[in-house]
Amino acid sequence: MHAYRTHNCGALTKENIGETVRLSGWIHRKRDHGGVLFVDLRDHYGMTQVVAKEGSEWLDLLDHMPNESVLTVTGEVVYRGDDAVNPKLATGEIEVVADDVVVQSRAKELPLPVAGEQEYPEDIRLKYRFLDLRRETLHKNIMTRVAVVSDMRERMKAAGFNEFSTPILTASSPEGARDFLVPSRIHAGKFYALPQAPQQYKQLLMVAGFDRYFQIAPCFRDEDPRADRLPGEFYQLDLEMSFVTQEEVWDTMEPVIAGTFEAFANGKHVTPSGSFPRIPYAEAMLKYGSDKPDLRNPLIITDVTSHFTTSGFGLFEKIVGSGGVVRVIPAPNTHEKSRKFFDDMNDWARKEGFAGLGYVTCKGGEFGGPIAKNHGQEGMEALYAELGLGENDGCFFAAGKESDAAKLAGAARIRVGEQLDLIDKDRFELAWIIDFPFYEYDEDEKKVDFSHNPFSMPQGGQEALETQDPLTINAYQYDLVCNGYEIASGSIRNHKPETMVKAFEIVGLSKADVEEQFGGMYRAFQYGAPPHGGMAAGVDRIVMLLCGAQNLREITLFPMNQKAEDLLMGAPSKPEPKQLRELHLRVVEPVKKEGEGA
RNA sequence: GCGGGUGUAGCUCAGUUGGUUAGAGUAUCGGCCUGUCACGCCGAGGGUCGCGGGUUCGAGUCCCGUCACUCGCGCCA
Repeated sequence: MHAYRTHNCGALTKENIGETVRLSGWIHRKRDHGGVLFVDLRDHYGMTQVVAKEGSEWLDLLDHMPNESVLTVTGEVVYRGDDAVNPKLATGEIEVVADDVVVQSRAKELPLPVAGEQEYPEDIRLKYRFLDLRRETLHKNIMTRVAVVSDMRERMKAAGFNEFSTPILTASSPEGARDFLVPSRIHAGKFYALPQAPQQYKQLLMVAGFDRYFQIAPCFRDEDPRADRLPGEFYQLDLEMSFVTQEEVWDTMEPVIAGTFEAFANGKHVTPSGSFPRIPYAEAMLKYGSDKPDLRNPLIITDVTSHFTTSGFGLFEKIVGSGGVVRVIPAPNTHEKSRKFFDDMNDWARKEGFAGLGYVTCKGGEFGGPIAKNHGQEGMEALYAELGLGENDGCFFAAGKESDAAKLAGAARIRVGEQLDLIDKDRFELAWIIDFPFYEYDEDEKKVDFSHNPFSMPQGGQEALETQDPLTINAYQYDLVCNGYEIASGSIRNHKPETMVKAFEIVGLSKADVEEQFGGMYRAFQYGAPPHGGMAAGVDRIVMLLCGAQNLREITLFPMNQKAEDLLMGAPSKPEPKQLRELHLRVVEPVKKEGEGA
């Protein structure tokens, strides 16, 4: 007989009755009835009830063995009896009578119970991640993640993509996020950087003629986290294709993404491949106030600026007069809502740092609230007619500078949708957001800058760069969104060196700068570069959506906390002086704030 | 860097207007219990109320500071 097990803890059924088997696993829970003791023995595959009866030499040992201790149990499989069957358990018809027990590993008192689905403090969960990972939901989420990654890989291979690995130690890139740096021992004062994404490598693979690349790629960015953004490192389904238009990238990836979603959606609706809406960025910002709209939310924002060029409501008239805009977020069927509902929305907007959120109530066709009063009955009727609002629909107003108003309207759209419970949780609504602007005006630096990706191809190419107002140029740049999350981003790349130089010139960088900062790629483009493009999908976010988790830590094996610390391994840690010497480094502690220390 | 929330037993939480000895569940330990599956019953141990300062006759409760965890803003091509 095998030293540890003949079956796993989820395997035994009525078929095995009468067999002598050996199981190994953790003590999930025990139930002591004096003369009879039940032990739920758990492993990765399931749970089996072990029983020790009166007179058993193992009864006392098992009774005093702490939960989560690891045992090997040998004994006969018996039927539980008609009254004792547990239909909730796959092995619920049988149990194993303990004939021999070996304690492989005794557990101390647990800082974090494994059985049960209670919530526990984040720091304890992270410090004892190995225990947390034994718990049912997290264990299951991780296995879903494994299956999703495997599924994506199969679909990509089937679509003709080849999987490549690219370097982890690379060069710092001046664009984008803050890099993680790795000091060089051999080159004093020089550093490698961990890749923020394999962007340049995958483009070089296209130049090298490999045609279709993909990778489940680790990416490293030293930025502050969010619930949907892990600190430090995360994974992308990264891909690149040669000789393609952006439509071909979309057409290629829709079946992959929709296919993976459908495979793990548990019957929830998924936008079918071939019918992902393609929404221009400008339209998304107007209608949804966001470049990652949640299309489960039925509310649509409308611009009503023209209604307020002359209005009894002085504040909006003034905002419109000085070049601002007014946007409306409908609040359908709110005639029964109290004044508090509307006032609370305004308070919320102020708390979020906006000037305020106006509102109009409407009950049986009768308008209420200060805006309606001042704007006048006729004006309100015209407004409602244009918006198609009914006699019991209220609405909210976001007014101000266009970018601020759009942002507020977008946030308010989400909040109104939540408050009125308009969002269908059982859907995955996928859409492409396309035609992102190539440049944007940087208010802080007072200059034009790249708005997204400097490697993407401006629509209109070299000619647009030479003749158009830079702020009106769009890029062949697109995102994929799902339920309010950006789950992928990509573009057709700029493979023409002279266009690259021109594009960088507009943000104030010279040809020499381009050669210095993107030397490898710039050189590559001199020797025959295929037109190419691709995208990268956030594996973590997709898994989070598919698991119904609110937080990336719920789908990640060993995440760091919000301060980018690994509480289990103790990273980051102080190096030994010898290590620093070898790396030619000296630590300069930050200056302490006033009033601290001696 | 900034703003919000939370912090009371190993863990999950309650704790009234500031008022006597800070409670419950669970876990741990001891006892009882022959069919449970979140078993049940009896008992015991377990507290720097995150930390520091202040107000007060008196602080878990009020005020200031600080730390930890977290959510958001900035940031994230």
